[in-house]
Amino acid sequence: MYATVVIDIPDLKHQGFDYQIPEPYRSTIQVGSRVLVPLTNRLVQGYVVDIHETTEVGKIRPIHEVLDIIPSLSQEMIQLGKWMSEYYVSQLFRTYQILLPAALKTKMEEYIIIGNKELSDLTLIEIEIMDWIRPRQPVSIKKLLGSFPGNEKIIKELIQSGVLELQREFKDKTAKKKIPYLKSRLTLEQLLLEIAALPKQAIKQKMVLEYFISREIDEVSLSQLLSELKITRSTIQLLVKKGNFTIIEKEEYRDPYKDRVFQDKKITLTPMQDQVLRKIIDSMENQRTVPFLLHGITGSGKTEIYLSAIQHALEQGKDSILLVPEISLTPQMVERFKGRFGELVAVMHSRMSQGERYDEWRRIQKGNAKIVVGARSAIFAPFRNLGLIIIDEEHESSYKQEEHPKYHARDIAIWRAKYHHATLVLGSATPSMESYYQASKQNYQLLELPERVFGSQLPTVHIVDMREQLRMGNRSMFSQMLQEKIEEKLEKKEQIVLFLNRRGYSTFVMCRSCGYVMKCPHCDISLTYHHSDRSLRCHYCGYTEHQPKLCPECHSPYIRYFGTGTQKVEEELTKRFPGVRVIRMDVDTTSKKGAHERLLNVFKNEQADILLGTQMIAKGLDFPKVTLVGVISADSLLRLPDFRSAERTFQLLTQVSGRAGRHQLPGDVIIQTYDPEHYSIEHASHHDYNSFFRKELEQRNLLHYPPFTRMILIQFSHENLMLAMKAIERFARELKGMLKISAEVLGPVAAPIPKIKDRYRFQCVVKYNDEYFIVNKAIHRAIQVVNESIKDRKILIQVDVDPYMLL
DNA sequence: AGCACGCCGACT
DNA sequence: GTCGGCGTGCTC
Repeated sequence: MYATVVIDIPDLKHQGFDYQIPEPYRSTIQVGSRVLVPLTNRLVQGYVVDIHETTEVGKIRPIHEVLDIIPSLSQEMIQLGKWMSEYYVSQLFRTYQILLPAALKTKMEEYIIIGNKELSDLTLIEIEIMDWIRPRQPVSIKKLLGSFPGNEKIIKELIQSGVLELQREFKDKTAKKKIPYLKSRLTLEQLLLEIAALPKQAIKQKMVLEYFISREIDEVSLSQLLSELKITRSTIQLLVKKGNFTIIEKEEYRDPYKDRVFQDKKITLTPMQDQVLRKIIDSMENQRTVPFLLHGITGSGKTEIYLSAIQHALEQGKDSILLVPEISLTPQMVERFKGRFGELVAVMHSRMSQGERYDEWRRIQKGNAKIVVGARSAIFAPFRNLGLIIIDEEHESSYKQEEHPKYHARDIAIWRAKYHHATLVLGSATPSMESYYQASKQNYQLLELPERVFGSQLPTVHIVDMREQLRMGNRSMFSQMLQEKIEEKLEKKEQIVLFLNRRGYSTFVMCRSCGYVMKCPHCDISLTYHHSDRSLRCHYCGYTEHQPKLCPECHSPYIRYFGTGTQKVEEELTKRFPGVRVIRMDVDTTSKKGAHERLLNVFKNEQADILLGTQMIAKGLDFPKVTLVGVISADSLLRLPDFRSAERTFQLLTQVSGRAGRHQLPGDVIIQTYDPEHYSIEHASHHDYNSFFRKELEQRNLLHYPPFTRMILIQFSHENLMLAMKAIERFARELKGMLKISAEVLGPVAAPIPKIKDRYRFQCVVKYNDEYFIVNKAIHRAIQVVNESIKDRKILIQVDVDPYMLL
């Protein structure tokens, strides 16, 4: 018997190697099992994708170990991985890895022990190394090298000669948390008899037996028993000694929401919500697979519909996935679902530990959880009987993975929904152009919720023309109106949210004498000034240098800071409104674990007046006291050289506006811009999605952009500029030759940021109308040609199907 | 990726 | 003459 095993070989075409299955493993191994297999002189992890009786491979080696009793990858996941790897042009192994929780990646640990060979003529340094190791062995190779820097070669030789021995071990990170339980072997009647037989003074033992009887249980966690009955282990020891009880180890799932109390609020749907729900339920019952696009304005009560639809799936005995953007996966959000469905809900997001995520994954795999609420990767939840997939805020960019394989959760959802005949619901207040276009072509069924549930008014949106402000002599970042409104709200003790999508202090730093702009030495991008530590930082690679006193070019002391970032706004606010309490939220203030929630809580408890932040504050926040939302500069979004910038501006402005006046208090929204007539700002101010959609669709059609034309972005990078150029030129030539009629190949050109982290970047864009598989095949082929003709392993090729941005 | 094999320069 | 540089190719 032989198994085809997919392993980590940096070859796009690698589909697995054949290994012989040793006798003892033949009954346990299955397609989807993780295995350890030999590869030249080491062991590597792999995934079994096929099992067969014969093989054509001459040199067959045996599988070293089967790591799973239950295969990690289901038949569905094996197929999904294959499809993804081809579709997204990514290594098969990497694709399988992202389908599984990170804890299942076995990591090889290497350590050193003293070997069984002895040499008499050791050099001084060798003796020193041996003496260092002897009391510490086994010692990790990293630690050893760290203690003897520069002696890599000597250590390698000692290993080669056998004086030292290199040991390798695979460490699973799946260590399950075990807790002791006391288990009874007796029936209820036997327990009663046992009580009668106990000597009078055995009060504690009697209590334990009664505990089992009164609860009609046969096992209980030891710690619970000890604390509830106020007894000690000695009582337990006596019971165990008599043979009727045993201590067993039981797996405990780490429940991150263990100590929270959740409320189950009764849901009554409005007639409109109910109508939408009926359609979804009807589709579920008839296993129809046309996806729904649920277009519901903010506050229209989409979540209630999700809850009810999931309830229905549950009643049908089916599993559900609810995807939400990472950022809106807040405790309040989780609470609602936990409150409604309790233990049946598994939660998955990036702030959980590897162990926690693995536990949730296993609860799903074992069928103990029927619902998953999670961010992007939760789309891979190992359900076997999916009935419903919901993607909330489907337009969000966070559903696109930016590392290989660069998948979109929406694509995966469509694939899985087809596989399971499950119903797919895409929900949004501002649907993506792609999805709304699909709905307009009847490929998706459109459902609409045009009204707010509580009938609360949408806020009044004021557009402020900043050019006019400038003409009036106002050169500050706050327009007169914004300033007045802030004062007004501060006086009324209401709260304010200010939005700016630039962190740092100023966006670029220039010498006024010679015009030199401070740039990152590793990336072709200007550095941002951070006032807190007076540093210049690169937002792409993290490079940091101290604020220069003199221009590095001409040594002039006249250095100016241009542009506005969140730090500068914060400074201005405290200057202009003395005593104001400002919370700044951006990558710089929320990088620490829990900081995000902590800051929001401060604002929620009204210990601050103004919440100032970047994108991250735009979503899902709901504070009743917020009555003013200000967008400092809508232009910074609009001016990005990207085909989606208008769409993103509209979505963001709509979303930000939704933050104001969600409850009784009426809300104001102020949008500051130098381009007040722009259609995305205009339509957002009137909460008019349909007009925006029509206008933007026209533009996209005109310029041959999605959703009419589909695109693929291919980037090559290399530390050597000439080599990178040569490679992509070869690639483009090959591709153009193959795709003369079915697609248009643009470029190659330097990438919008031509150098990141010391690598030169070039790109091609392929535009086509349909028949992706032809384009896909051509790309695979062209990459192969480049790899065969230019043999340089450091060429990095990245393929992005349906890129979110062209940057 | 990791590793071996193998063909060229600079050293004991 | 050998040691070791890293270019090339393979791993079931």
